[in-house]
Amino acid sequence: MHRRADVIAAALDILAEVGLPDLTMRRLGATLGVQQSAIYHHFANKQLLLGAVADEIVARGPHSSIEPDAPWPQRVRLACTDVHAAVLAYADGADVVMSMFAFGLGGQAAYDRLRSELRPSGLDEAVTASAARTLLHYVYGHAFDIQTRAQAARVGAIDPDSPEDDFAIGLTFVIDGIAGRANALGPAPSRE
Amino acid sequence: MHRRADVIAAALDILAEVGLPDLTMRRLGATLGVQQSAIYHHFANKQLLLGAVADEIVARGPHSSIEPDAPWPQRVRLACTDVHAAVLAYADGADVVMSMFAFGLGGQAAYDRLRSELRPSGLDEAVTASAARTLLHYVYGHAFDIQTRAQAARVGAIDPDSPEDDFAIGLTFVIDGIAGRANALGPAPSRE
DNA sequence: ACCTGAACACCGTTCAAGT
DNA sequence: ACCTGAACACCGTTCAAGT
Repeated sequence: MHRRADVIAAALDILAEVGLPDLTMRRLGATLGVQQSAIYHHFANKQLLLGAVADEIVARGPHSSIEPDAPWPQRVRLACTDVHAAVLAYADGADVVMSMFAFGLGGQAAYDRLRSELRPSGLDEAVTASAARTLLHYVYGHAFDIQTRAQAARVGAIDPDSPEDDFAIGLTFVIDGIAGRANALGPAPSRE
Repeated sequence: MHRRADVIAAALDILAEVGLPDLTMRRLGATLGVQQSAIYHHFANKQLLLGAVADEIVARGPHSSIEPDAPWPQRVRLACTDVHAAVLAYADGADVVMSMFAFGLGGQAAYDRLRSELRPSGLDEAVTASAARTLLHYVYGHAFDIQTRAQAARVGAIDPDSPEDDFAIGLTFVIDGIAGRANALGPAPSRE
């Protein structure tokens, strides 16, 4: 009857409508029309299910394309805004993707794309990996902040208060810092 | 008998010994020698307790001093390594502090210190605030990653794999990006 | 292979009642 | 002011048993 993909889709529906605290095995079973225990036939535990959900959130997000000869900082920026938009599309999406990535259970696609886009920078592989993780930490951290603040505002604990271009400003800081180091050791015009 | 500070201290003990999932009201009550329900006389709910715990984690962390005439990027870097060390000192410290900061319930001290250290950059207030948040997102995101990976490694789900100087590399990217923008509009020698 | 039904060992929170 | 004792409405997970 049901396949793994059905369970993941139902989980995303719940996430979109309510949020992570309401994504319970009981509610998931009710959405699928089965007992809660039936889900354990498809996923050994909830954590592994959330890992698959994290992958799907990133996969369903935008994958903007750009001229192949565009400078790499511009391509990196596009990759970051894509991931940012992807996790913002579902309530607590940043929480799920960030946690699962750190646990090694999902969100690997975003990390791989960033490393790939950073390759033309000329930075060695170890520094490139650090740069990709720095970008991810910022993107996830910013999205988590937005989503948590929205939830806090809904409970009336806080005023949202975050400016419109906040994400873009911070992203420019990080990318400029990476580009600055890349320019310091080779030719790769990115600004000016 | 017990005061608010006793409850917070007991919560930090539990965090240091085990971790956030074991920081239950029942265990907290047992540590304090009271019923779980007694804690609700000091904190209206668990979330407000965690907010106070987050403040205490930051307060107990290092507060490194430096020559007052040191360049501001150096002072900002020190503030970041202080906060990083503070949250790493307790299991799931990054998770608690990050969540409570986003919810507006704690960790305000770190944000205020960063904004203060960034003032000499000459950036206007809105950009300075964005810069401070960018740094916090990176610091918390990185620490969260480390602590979650450590937990995953304990369960045997992943290899730790993160290089030693990873935090320093990413921090340089972010600070250089901020300094680059500051230098573009006024005199403030930070590098070279 | 896929699911049911019932249980187990937990949670956070509430509340009358005590001192 | 501070705490007890007991309950309420939940959790994730397991497991024998069905088809």
